[in-house]
Amino acid sequence: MAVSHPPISDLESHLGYWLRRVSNDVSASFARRLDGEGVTVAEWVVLRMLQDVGEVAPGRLAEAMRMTRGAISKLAERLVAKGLVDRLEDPADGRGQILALTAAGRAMVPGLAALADANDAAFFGCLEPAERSELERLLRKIATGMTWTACRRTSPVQPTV
Amino acid sequence: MAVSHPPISDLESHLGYWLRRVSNDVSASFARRLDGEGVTVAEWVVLRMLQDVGEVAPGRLAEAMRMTRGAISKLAERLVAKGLVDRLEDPADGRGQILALTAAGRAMVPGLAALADANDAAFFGCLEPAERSELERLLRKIATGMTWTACRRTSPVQPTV
DNA sequence: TTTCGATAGTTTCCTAGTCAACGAAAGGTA
DNA sequence: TACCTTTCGTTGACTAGGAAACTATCGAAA
Repeated sequence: MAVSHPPISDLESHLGYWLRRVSNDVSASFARRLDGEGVTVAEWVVLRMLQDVGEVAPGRLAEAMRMTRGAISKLAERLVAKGLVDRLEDPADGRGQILALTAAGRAMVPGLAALADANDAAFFGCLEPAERSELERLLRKIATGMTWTACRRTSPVQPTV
Repeated sequence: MAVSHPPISDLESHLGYWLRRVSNDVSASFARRLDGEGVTVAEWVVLRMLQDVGEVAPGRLAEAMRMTRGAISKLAERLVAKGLVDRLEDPADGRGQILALTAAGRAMVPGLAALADANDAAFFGCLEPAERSELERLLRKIATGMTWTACRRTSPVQPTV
């Protein structure tokens, strides 16, 4: 051919492809397990985070879950409607709110955590313990790299050259 | 307390949590890069697969991409509307269709692949080459485990006991 | 040859998230 | 004190995918 260009990379040569592929399947399976308890994956994450911290502002939750404030607002509304979360006014800031678990929400967490454990086991049970540790270390390293980069708000994520 | 139960597993102890966390960020970044070219991540995957195989039936595409036939139908419709994919009748089966790239679609693939390369580099550049290989090996192993399990259509994915 | 179950793709409704605009409250500056 | 920018959360429009029902076609069996 008259014009040459670098070979087009394979779909399967992209780590992003494999990550999405595996994550989608793991999450879809987890979503099906949770569906039986009437919560979504994102709702589970909120419940579990609230179990740890007691109460949180929606804005902080949005940061922690890397979602928009609009999404968190709707998510919180659904959890309130399900009676799993309480929405309180922030006494220190009239604009703000405080989210906390209800007794019903708190009671659900152990069972949902067991579903997460089982789902993890179903997908990662094919890995040796050392492989699991290594996968977690690599994912944390990537996540940390993203967090660190994101901390430098003055510049967007850029390709390493 | 009067009633004891096993400790509730940490959110961060679940590999599924880390996978979703990292995958969402990688995909969201990739989606933003692709947005400049007017295609979504899923559309890119279709274009790239068609580059390899030439033509494919929507049903096969649904299997390969682990999406429903309804989603593929809409996805194909969008790509046809964008002039990137042609939809032909299957001469061997009146029900079926054949999807193939248009010249415009084929021309876009190298540039989109370069965006995928750059996105991968941005997120996985913090990994040593050996770590990248290991991550890919682990993800493929998990994906293969899922594929194998999925092949046994007679039984759903179950937790390993 | 006819009938019926299976297959292929479409379409409608629903869900969940993003985006952007909005209103209310807070804080800093003139 | 007043004004303006920033912050907090909400809401409507939109997107993309899943679920389920639908239509058209195919193939096997009676």
